[in-house]
Amino acid sequence: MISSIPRLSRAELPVTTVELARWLIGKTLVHGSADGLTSGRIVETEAYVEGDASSHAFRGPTQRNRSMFLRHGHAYVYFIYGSWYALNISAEAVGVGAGVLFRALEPLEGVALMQERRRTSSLVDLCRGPGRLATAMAIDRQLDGLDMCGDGPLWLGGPVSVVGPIGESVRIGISKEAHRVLRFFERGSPFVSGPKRLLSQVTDEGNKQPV
DNA sequence: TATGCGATATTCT
DNA sequence: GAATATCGCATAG
Repeated sequence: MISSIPRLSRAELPVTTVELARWLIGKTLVHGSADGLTSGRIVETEAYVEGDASSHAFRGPTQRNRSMFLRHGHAYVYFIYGSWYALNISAEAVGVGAGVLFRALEPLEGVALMQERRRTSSLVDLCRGPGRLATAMAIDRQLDGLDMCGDGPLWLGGPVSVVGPIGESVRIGISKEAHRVLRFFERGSPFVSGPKRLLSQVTDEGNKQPV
């Protein structure tokens, strides 16, 4: 299966972490794996900026986090809570440790395959949360360090529909610098994770259009 | 609907 | 040895 979604080039990505996190909402994530192609529309992200104590990159490069220090547009995949993978994209210049965590997708292509991998028939819970997203898209450490702006199997695609207003909130599941407003999501999307009390703020009316 | 908690293994201290 | 950028189930309201 070949995706009809066009690849985004590195030149199109904003080069600051926060701008990238906001800009990614409404774009797409595509993975062509051995057992099939899956894709989804990005509806929720979090920014992990330079100097942020909650970022894995805070204490400098290590074996695990080194992909965060690559030029913007590279995948950082890590294993967490003994069970899950999570996908980030490096966000700044070489040597700067920063990234954007992909938290939720609206499933587009390869829905049946994602349902099989997640062992659920639900559509809204398929990619709702970073661990679920990685499971549904078959993302693991093999993809760590991959250039998502090259011609590899994991890449960013352009928007497939109009982006709704973008909301913002504090990030989920962290204890350090927990007050910082660095989470972005498409307001009103049923595919966004997290508690409902975090869904109220709007920062950008964006390209709002009648539905 | 909302909150609480155990499972799980890798990473860093 | 402690902490963890989570999930899914259990229980209470």
